[in-house]
Amino acid sequence: MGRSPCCSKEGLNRGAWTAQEDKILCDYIKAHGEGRWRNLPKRAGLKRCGKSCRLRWLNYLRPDIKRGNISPDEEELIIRLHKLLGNRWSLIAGRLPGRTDNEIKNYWNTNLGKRHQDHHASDDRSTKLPLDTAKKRAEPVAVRTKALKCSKQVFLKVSRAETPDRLNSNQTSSETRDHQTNMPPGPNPGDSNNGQSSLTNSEDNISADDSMLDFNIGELCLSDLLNFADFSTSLACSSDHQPDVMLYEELETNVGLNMHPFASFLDYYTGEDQWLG
DNA sequence: AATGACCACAACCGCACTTTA
DNA sequence: CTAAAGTGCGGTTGTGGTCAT
Repeated sequence: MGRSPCCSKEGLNRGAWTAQEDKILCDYIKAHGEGRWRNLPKRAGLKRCGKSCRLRWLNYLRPDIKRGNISPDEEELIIRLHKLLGNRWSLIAGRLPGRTDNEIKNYWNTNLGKRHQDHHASDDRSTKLPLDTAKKRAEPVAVRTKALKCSKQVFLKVSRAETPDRLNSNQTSSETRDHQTNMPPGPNPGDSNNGQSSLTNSEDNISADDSMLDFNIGELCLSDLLNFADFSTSLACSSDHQPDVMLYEELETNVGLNMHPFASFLDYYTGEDQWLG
């Protein structure tokens, strides 16, 4: 079956965009908004692939794009986030207002990545590690080949010892449900009552590992994360970044979290005072 | 001045995931 | 439920600028 290409490449312009093309694209998006990229070129009168239009807009023409050099603060945050997230550029970019994933990726590849490799190489030389070991160490542990996306779904995690009572009451393990209506009565973010959480539900007397976990990814309680994975310990060890990664791995593995619902954690992790822009 | 190496970054490409009909 | 369309992501390539020789 396969899928049709995003556009027929015949008769389309490629390469650098001209000022006129930029203007046409900007005018069209101002008038009609973003989206429908495939049809956009035809409607706007551009001889470009829809993908190309999207990329041009997102990485260059958007009014909120921040131009100019990456500041030291931004650089530090990029390094920190890269340690935690690996090559998930869009997520990293999401923490740097006005910066695009492409820009950060390029910056990393041309500056930071090289610098870090050198740094690790020198570290490893000093400890006389074999070259292949040194290479492995230089690679971020948390890298995933593709960013996991998370729609507004509930994560159901049922361990090998499923809890039939709870499962049978409403649904099977493979079902999803409206998390808004099934949110356990856990604390709200910022709620001082952090003792009870959906992750360590003492009321049901079941461990996090054996419980069915459902929570609103948009309203994920930091307290739950803190309770679940000894967050304070991790922070205490922050001079060595390995615990950061381990914490993430633990959350992802045991809680079923991936990076989008992890935003709250990142907010906390990067610190409000480090927000830029 | 010519040219080759290197660098920065815009743009492209293929794939995966989500949404829609 | 499924196929196709739409979209987003990360890796890679192409190209123009700069610098050293």
